[in-house]
Amino acid sequence: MSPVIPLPVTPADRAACVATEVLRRVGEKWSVLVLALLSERPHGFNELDRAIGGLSRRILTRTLRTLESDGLVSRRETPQRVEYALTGLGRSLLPLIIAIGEWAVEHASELEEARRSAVRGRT
Amino acid sequence: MSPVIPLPVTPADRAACVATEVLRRVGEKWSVLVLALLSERPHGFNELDRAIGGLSRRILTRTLRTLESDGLVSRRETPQRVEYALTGLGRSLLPLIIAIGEWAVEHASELEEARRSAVRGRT
DNA sequence: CCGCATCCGAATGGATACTG
DNA sequence: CAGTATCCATTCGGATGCGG
Repeated sequence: MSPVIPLPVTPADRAACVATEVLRRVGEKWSVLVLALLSERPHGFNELDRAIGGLSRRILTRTLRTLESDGLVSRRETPQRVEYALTGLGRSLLPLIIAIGEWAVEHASELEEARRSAVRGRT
Repeated sequence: MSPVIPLPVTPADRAACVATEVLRRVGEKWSVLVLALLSERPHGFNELDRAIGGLSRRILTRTLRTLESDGLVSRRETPQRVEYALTGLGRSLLPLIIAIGEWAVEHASELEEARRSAVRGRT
């Protein structure tokens, strides 16, 4: 729900700003991991909790609520559990995120080198 | 520089976590816009400042420093100005970000509708 | 099993003023 | 021109404990 960027400079820049909105949301710490898990199959709440491990239930709740309100994840309440699943929208976004993950893996060495020279300090 | 996520669950999930690292960085509020501007042509500092407008120079500086230390942007100091430009790495990432922007534009109505039903409150 | 309430520390985003 | 320094507000990530 960030106010986001106020500047439609050129068409390309406008697209960039829109991208930022999405990036900032799925960039929340656990969003992508949850999306990845749900892309395999629907999960219950505690099931996700266990699969991830190392985050408090509060955070998981918030993450799921956010994803749900963005329409990327659906929440279905059944008598014995609550089932979370990817929506069609979420499923359509995932490949783009995976692509970024693959890009990162592919360029891992360059990224790391850049970071190292940065740490050495710019002269 | 976030500590990021500690869990390589499955290969796909690992890719997801790596993606998160990238998303969190380019998800910083002005990163994508700066990248978009630099993709057109190199810019000087104040040139970027004017092109964007509405952000303090401090923020612009931080944004550029971060992008530089990630190897996405280069910084070249000349007698009369400092020139920022996209690196090859940055240029290779940009299309993936643009793709996300296009996805967002394409699904804008669905996104908005999801948000509206979320605001109405879940029953 | 699936949350919500409270409280906290850290990171982000930003305004303003000053500097080589 | 290209920043730095200081200071402040907000948001994010999280620990812990209670509740239907």
